[in-house]
Amino acid sequence: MDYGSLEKAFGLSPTSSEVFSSVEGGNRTMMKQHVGADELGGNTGEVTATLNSSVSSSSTEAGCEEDSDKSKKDGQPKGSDNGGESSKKGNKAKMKGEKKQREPRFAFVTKSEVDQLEDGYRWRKYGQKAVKNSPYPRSYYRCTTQKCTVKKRVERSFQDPSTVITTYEGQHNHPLPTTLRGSAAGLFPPSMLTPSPLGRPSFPHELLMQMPNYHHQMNNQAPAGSMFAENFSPFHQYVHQHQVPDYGLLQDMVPSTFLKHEP
DNA sequence: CGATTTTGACCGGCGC
DNA sequence: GCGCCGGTCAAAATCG
Repeated sequence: MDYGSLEKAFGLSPTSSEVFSSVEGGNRTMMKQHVGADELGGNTGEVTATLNSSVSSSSTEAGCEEDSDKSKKDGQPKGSDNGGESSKKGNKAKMKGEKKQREPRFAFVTKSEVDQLEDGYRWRKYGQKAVKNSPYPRSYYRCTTQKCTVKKRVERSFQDPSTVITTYEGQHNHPLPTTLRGSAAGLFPPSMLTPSPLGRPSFPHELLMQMPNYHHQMNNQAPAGSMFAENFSPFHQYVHQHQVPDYGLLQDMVPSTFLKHEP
């Protein structure tokens, strides 16, 4: 896996820098915007995009209790295997001067009953872990397209089981799978069917494409002033370069102004 | 039968 | 240094 290319494609790319230029790396900024799904008739509901840049918090709190199902955990002593182990993984030699890859991540809070959001891309699940402060597990997916290292994790909010938090990491550098063009991709405007040849990442678009509910939004009409309009300026604030803090926190940080739309 | 999911183990970072 | 924890691997199981 060459994450290096990803890093270049993202955090280091001039274009993306532009996109992220408004992201400060000191304090956490996060915004959230709701889409009136009601008018869309979408039962899936609304999509909320959240983002913050660099967070320093560590404890989640929220008064949640642990579930009791973390019985497994990884501390499991493997025991008797057949003899030939030790060859599993273990070689990850790759960091030269840099530390690990810190790609930008995009966290979205989506109201949906299904975890697997149809975003036009094909994903392969490569892991699942129990979340610390949530009874719901977090699933890890990777884009199945070769040479595409985009990953995403999906987890359900333990406070709102109807809410799914999806975090995308990286950006697709290939068009949507033709197999899905007929179905999911058909919902996109033609101009959006071609993400970006490469080197010209348009995050906002890409991100929008990831959200199934956005499709409707885009199909109908983008409310002026919203992040769906021509200018994605607000998007800058949805992007953060470092890491997503606790998701619970994310929701907590949402200014009430953005939430008042809730019934 | 190939592609994908499931699931336990392993790894590396971080806090204590 | 140890244990917790998030993330990933990979073999086995399952699906289409």
